[in-house]
This record gives sequence, C-alpha cells and structure tokens, in this order.
Amino acid sequence: VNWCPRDKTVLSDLEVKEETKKDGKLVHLRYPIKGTDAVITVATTRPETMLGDTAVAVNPEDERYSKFIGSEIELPLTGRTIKIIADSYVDSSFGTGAVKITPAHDPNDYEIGMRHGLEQLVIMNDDATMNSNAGPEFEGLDRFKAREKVIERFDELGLLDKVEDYEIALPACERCKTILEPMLSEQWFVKMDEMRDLALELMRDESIPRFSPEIPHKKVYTSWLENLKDWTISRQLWWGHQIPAWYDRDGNIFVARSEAEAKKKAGTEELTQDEDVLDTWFSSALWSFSTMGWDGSKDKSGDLAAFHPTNVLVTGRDIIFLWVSRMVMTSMKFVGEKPFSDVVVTGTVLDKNGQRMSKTKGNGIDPLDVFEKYGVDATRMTLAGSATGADFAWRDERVESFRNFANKIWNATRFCLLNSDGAQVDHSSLLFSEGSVADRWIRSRLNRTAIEVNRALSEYQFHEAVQLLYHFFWDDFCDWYIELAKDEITSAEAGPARDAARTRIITIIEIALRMLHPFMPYLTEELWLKLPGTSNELNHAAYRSATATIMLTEFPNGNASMIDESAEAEMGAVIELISRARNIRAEMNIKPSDRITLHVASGPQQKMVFAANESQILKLAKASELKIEDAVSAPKASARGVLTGGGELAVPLEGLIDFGKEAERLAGQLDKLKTENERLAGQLSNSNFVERAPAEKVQEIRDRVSEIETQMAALKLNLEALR
RNA sequence: GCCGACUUGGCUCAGUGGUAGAGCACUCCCUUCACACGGGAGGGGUCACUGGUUCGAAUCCAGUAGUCGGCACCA
Repeated sequence: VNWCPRDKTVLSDLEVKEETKKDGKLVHLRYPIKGTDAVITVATTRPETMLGDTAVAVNPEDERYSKFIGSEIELPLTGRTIKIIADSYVDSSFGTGAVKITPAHDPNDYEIGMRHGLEQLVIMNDDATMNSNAGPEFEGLDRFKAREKVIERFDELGLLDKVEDYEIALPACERCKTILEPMLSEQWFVKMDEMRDLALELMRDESIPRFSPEIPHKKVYTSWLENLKDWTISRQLWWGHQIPAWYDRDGNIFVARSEAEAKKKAGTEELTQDEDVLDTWFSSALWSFSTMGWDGSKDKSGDLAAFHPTNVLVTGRDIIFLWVSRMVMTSMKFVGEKPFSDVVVTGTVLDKNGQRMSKTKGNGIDPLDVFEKYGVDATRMTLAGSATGADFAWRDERVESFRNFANKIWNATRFCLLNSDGAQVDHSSLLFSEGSVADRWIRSRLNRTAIEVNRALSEYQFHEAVQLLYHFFWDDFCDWYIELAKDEITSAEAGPARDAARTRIITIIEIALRMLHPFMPYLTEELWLKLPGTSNELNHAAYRSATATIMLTEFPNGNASMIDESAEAEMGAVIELISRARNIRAEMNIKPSDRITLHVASGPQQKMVFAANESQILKLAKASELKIEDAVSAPKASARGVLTGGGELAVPLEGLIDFGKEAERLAGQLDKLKTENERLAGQLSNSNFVERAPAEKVQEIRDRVSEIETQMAALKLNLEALR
C-alpha cells in the first residue's frame, strides 16, 4: 500500500498525486557474489531499501547473468545472505538488467516476492524512520538520511558503482504533499470483482449512467472499471466511521452491524473494536441510499422507495472515479438498482490564463468576493452560461455582463411597475385572438423561448438556456416590445385599453421571471412578489395553500400554438424598416433631435403592416412623417435603402446630403450583395449541385438570388439617380 | 508509453454538412422622462496546418503541429 509517513495512514490510489518531477538520482550498487570475486550491480532510486532486500532478480533469458542464477549474495551492510533469482518481469534492457528485490517496500517486488516465496522484511516505522530490521547502524534514521548514509557506506566499501542524475515523478500524498512510502501493511480491503461487474453490466446493457457529455466520460469510466483493483478502505485517521470489526483476546475477528451483535457472535463481552476508520469515500459511496433510511436490505420503504433511484447527478470530472462509480457499484450491490440515471459532468473553472486554480499557485478566486462585487445571481448565471461541459477561463468581465443583465431586468420591471396602475398578472390577457403585431409577436417569441429553454434544459444544455433567456429578455422584450408598448402603457389617459396593455406587459414579465428564476433566484423572487396580482394562487396546484413564492410556481412550458410565424415575419419587416432608417440617420450624421420624413414603397402586404404600425415606426425611427407609396416619391437629395422583398425606403435630406458620401454608402451595400450573388450564382451554375442537392436547398438559393437581384437593381437605380 | 479532448474575430467562448455567432473590448453618435451597469449605428474572422470524402466541410475522415487532461510505467 501507499503509506503517508506524515499522516501515518494508508492511502488509496485516488488519493495519490504525482509530485512534479524532482531531480532524482539513480544509484548503482555492487553486490558481491558469494564465493567469487564477481559482483552484480543493481540500480535504485531508493538506496535505503537495500537494507530490506531479500533477493536480486534477473531475466531468465539474460545471458549475462544466467550463470549466476541461484548464486548467493552477501548483502553489504546487513550481513544477510540473499539469492539471485530469475523472473521474466525484469527488463534486461533497463539499467543493469539486475533488480534488487524489496518485497516489503515495492509493489512489483512484492509480486515477485510472492512468486518466489521471498521473505518480506519491513525496514521502516510508520513515520518512515528506519526500524531495527535495518540494523543498528541505521535504526532511528529518517529514510532520506538513511539513503545518504547507505550511499556513503557503499562508497567506503568500494561498492558504489556510480550515481546518475535521474528524473522521476514521485507519488505524493494529495493532502500534505509528503512523498509516500510503499510499505507492506495489514489493511481492510473491499473485494471489487462482483460490484465492478454489476456496474459494467449496467453500462453495457442499459448505458447507465448516461454521461453528459458522453465523450469522453463514458469510455474513461468504463475502462477504469475494467481495470479496477481491490479497494483499500481502512485509514489510520481519527475522522470517519470506525471500522465495524471487533477482536477478541485471541485476535479472532467479528464483523457486525453493532458492538452488541459482535459480542453475540463472539460469545464474549471482551472485544476491542478496530481503531481504523473507513475511507471517507467508502462512506460516501453509500450516500444515495444511506441518506434515505436504508435498512441494510434490498427491500425499499419510505424515502428510499420514494426517491431512489434519482434522475441526475451533477458533478465534476475528478469525482467520477472517487464517488460516482462507487455509488453505482454499492447501489447495485446493496439496493439492487442504479442510484441515478444521468450524470452531468461540468467543466472546471480555470484562472484567466487558462491554468487550473490551486492553493499553492494562489490563482484561485473567492466566490464571496465575486458575490460582493457582482451579486450572487450574476455569478450563478455566469456559471450556468458557461456550463457546456468544457473547462473555461474565469473572467470577471463575463460576470459583469450578467450583472448588467440583472440590472436590466430590474430596471425594465421597475419601469413596468411604475406604470402598473389598473394592471395585474392575468394569463388570460395573452389569449387574445386579434392583437397588434407587437403583441402577437412578443407572445410568439415568449412561447418559442419557453419551448426552446425547456428543450435545452432537458438536454442539460444550460448555456443554451441562458443565451435564449438573455436575448429574449434584453433584445426582444426590452429593446423592442417595451419601446413599442411604451406609449400605450404610459398614456396619461386611464381606461380599459391602458389597463389591458399594462396587464399584458406585466403578465409577460411574470412568465419571463419564472423562466429566469432557476438562474437568478434572488432577483426574480424579489421582483415577482412586487408584481401586482401575484399570490399563492399562482403556486403550483400542490402548493396552493403555501406562502406565495416564485419558487413554488410552475416552470413555463411554452405553448406551441402561440407561436405565430406571420406575426414574427411582420414584426421582422417593421424592425428592418426602422433599422434601415436608423442606419441612414447614423451614417448621414443626422442629429438625434432632427425628425425625418420616411418614404417607403413595398408590396401590398407589407404596406398594410407599415400602416398599422405607423406611430411606432415614427417614434423609433424619429420620423415626423411616414409616406407609404407605390413608388418612392422622395426628391433626388435623399438617402435611400432597400428592403427584403423588393421594398425601398428614402429619407429626404435637402441641404444635408453629401452626394459623394451617399453614393459611396450605396456602392458599399451594392458590393456586399454583389459578392454574395457571385458566390450563389457559382453554386447554381454547378450542375452537380443542382442535380444532387435537395430541391428545397436549391430553391432556397434561387429565392435568395432573386431577392439579391431585386435589391441590386433598386440600389443601381438609386446610384444612377445621384449622378 | 497508451488514450482522449481542444485549437473559431483583440480576449473568453457558442456553433457536428448548406450564406460564420455571442459577450467583453474597439470606432462613431446620444446626459430622449426604466436603465450610461444605458440607447442607436458600425468595423473586425481564408474557423491551427496539410490532404481526403462530398454538389457543398468550421462541421465527417486521415495525418502534422501546439495546448490541456486521463491512465500506465518509472529497478
């Protein structure tokens, strides 16, 4: 076993970390062969262990040493006689081809020792000082002091062949970094064969647990299980569950559930319990059922029957072997079923340079500092938004952006609350069959978002859910819907129309807050309680009588029948027109305070949409007049643009327009279209593409080409008109 | 040594066959009565490299390079 001389306890493989490769030495020692003048040279990085050597091994095929096999060696410094043995484990090409064998202090030597029936001589105490087996000269010395002394003594005896620099990675205690000592020791082990096979069968037959992401965790988990060895579960620590094994005076062992049971088994009162405790991960391995009132049998009752197995375990990569695999194995063995179906493995948060955070490097971040600076909700949203399964570098700026988002939610809701007289949360307010484009559009977007968020969550794509909610709330709701609804809800004139508009916007916020709640719990609860009309009536049916809280409301599922493609298309046209007009304003340096006249010509369908949204278009484009025409009638001195579907717009700029600059602007737009058109035309002229690509894909491109051509033609006419 | 992942605009990252995306940063304009932690308009990427499959590749395959990780070994 691996022994930590500082903690004085055994460690399992998973508690061992390779220490950064230290400069080691490979020491070559000469062992005199009895009855001859010959020596056999062995190499070691731990010379002090020669005091516990009980053989030297060579490869049976190695011609250099075959004549010595069976010979005896007079082991220097000890006066002991040991044998030269043959074992195929030895690699003739490494070092001298002869290996000193210390069965009590090396796992491979132990194996060889077992095969050849060698004596196992422990030469150290539990604090890694040498014991009496090391001889009077060495007894009491620390292992590293003893190492130096062995080299010195060999040198004095003329038996030191050479010392080479040798880079080696040493196993160290994960907690205290002390270099571990492999040591023969009596410990409790769990036989893993049966539990391992149960876990492997579960994976093979049912693909459980289902890892997310599946690559690489499924494979790593499976191959770890396949190579699983017995588990050392005893620890010489004071912290933990004491091992339920008792000894009588003669050293007979009684394993039992309780001391009373052990006494009954032993037939005596005079028992002493094993002082060791269980590996903390052994206790944790039982967690899925030991926390549910497990009675030691496979018969489930109470909480265990109700809650076991569960759906999903969310955890980090480094816990998969330590905990996840062991929960699966113990649950299969002791309850006879899986502990959970899915395992979501999150990425690791790295520092801003992409390095793992560690105490020694001091490059960690204190979550409390982040909470203090940006808020708990922003931090939570950042982590959820980064939960792709991949590691990610921590950047305060990212948290800051979600802090800003939290602020946006706060301000948007505050604004609606300031204008909420006469309104209250009312889901029936969204059931209208005829409404404005904006109302139909936001209802469609809200339901589409809810459906997409649910899908993302069911696939454990937390970052996608975060993105959907962020853009719905900020872009759709704040940037467009509030702006479009502003006049109505801030109208000085009280009445049913204003109340209805206010009720709709408050209701949309209520639903949005519920969607955001798992990601930003504090902010959403605070705001939700402030909304007029929220009460325990909105709690989930099972919690109707409880206090009103967003925590007990139902998560919005979204309603596919509320998705309104035509409303989204119409709104798209309005947004495009406003954006084009704003683009002209910005590029032509029109002062924000100046009102423009906006000419627009388009197909009949779009003209109706524009007419219906005239006041919003005027407001958001900062226009004083909207002229909807069959063909734009604007003067030559106008800035112009084209719309999807062949529409055109123009903004008269008498006295303001720089014809050269406008021509440049239009030429730039024309260039972009031209480049795209050339690429698409190339695709269409490829007969292979037209024949082999799906017809709808080909049609899509033809449509796009005709759209581009329409827009190009309009732009060209406008350009010529400028000259 | 074996296995795996990653390499996308200045930065941090989404995006698994059909016109390259986000946040931050950057440029210009705006103290318009929810929010300057804000609003509007922009610029910026031959998706590491090479080859292959395909009508079509950031996306599939092979190889190369770099980065990171897991496992094994280390007399």
